[in-house]
Amino acid sequence: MDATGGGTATRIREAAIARFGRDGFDAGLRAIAADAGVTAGLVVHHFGSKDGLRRACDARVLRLIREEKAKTLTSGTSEMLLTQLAEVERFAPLVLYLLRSLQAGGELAAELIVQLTTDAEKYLTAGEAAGVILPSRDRAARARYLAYQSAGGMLLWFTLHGVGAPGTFRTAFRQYVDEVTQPALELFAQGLLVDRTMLDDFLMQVPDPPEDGSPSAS
Amino acid sequence: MDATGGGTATRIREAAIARFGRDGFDAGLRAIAADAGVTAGLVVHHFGSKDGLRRACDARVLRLIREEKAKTLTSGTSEMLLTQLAEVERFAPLVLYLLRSLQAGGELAAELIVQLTTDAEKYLTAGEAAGVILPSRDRAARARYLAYQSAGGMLLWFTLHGVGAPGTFRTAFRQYVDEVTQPALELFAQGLLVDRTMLDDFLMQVPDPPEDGSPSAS
DNA sequence: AGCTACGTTAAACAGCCGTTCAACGGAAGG
DNA sequence: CCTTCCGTTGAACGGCTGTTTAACGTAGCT
Repeated sequence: MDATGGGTATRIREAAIARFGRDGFDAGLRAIAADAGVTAGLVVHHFGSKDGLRRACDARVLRLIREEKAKTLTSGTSEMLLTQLAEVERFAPLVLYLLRSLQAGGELAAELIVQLTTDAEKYLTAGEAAGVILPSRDRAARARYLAYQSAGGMLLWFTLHGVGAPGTFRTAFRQYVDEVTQPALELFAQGLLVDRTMLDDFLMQVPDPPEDGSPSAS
Repeated sequence: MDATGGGTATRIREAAIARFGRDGFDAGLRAIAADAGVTAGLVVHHFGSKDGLRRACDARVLRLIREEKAKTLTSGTSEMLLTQLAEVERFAPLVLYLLRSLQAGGELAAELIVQLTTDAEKYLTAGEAAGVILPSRDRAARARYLAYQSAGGMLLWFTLHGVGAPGTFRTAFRQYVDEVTQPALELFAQGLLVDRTMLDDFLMQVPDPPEDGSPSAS
């Protein structure tokens, strides 16, 4: 029932994820139904409404993310990242769906950013403990900043480069990584400014550094 | 003819910019027409089609940007930035329209990113010449990276915080700046990593540094 | 005055949308 | 065998979309 090959409802949901990822959430029910080889009426019969279908897709994608993340955590640590990057096209429909979600906003997008922020904060903590990452005055704010910037930059890049057509994803993703890696590493390794005067000036204006683990914003 | 108070077509265009900014480009012609106090037929009579109206809005917004940018360049340099930030709500409809353009893609969005990238590169060049910014191995790539990250991060933040309702803009913008400034300054001033091993490892794998002024990507 | 041109409206049109309904087919259970 | 249920279909409905068309009024020109 839960296997990949399974029932008609599963096939419809999978087709919806792919179609939503390609065309955005304005895609029609009839197009999705045609992709799944069924009729529009059957879709709403199984999922109640288009919004129900959307929520089912969101739940499915969120579940896949959690499963894949758990799989990554239990298995390798560093080299796994490269192999996962290599088989990124296997996750192309999922990533496209996620990008559309970020583009449209909504609960799944918010949850994704929360997860990205949480993960980033973990990595920052581990990196500081290992002595490879400089500590921040507000680790939570830094994690949130990094999550928004990286996800938003990728979203904007894919939006402007008109991603969506099948088969384009792997090439586009590779190009994006190629364009971004060096400037990002440069910025992370040496910063941008030669001294700290701008930062210190700002810190003089904002006199309260956060002290304990309380979050710095909602 | 070009003044703000002017003709009906101008009023329709202005209403369209505001409505597109609030509701996105899926907003109906009748809603725009009602905002302008006219009928839907008149809109298409003046602009040919909805796409014509959209193009007119794009052109108008682009013209406003160029005018405002020229005004900023000819007048003050640094303190002007703060006063301009203070009266940001005067440009709220324009910025909302721009965010919707970035969200949807298209020519205006691409042009905007090009302008941001070009400006960033100028600032980087000036900063390097003044000795306050560390030079990059690929200044164009760095400028493009910064443009995508900053614009994309802001776009994503506003998308997830459901901006669009009138009057919300100033508060939301202020909150975004407050959240982003410190982590960004920290990152720009000190970077993220304690040493350059990751950067050097990457530079070893990619043996060709760009040499002259030729762009590093299309 | 008559004519023309233009801004403007209201109504109608075709098309797509999500959703509803009645009916059909086949399999399962009594 | 008959019945009951469930997956599935095709057609229909109301509503919204962008666009077209005919008509109306008015201003300006001859």
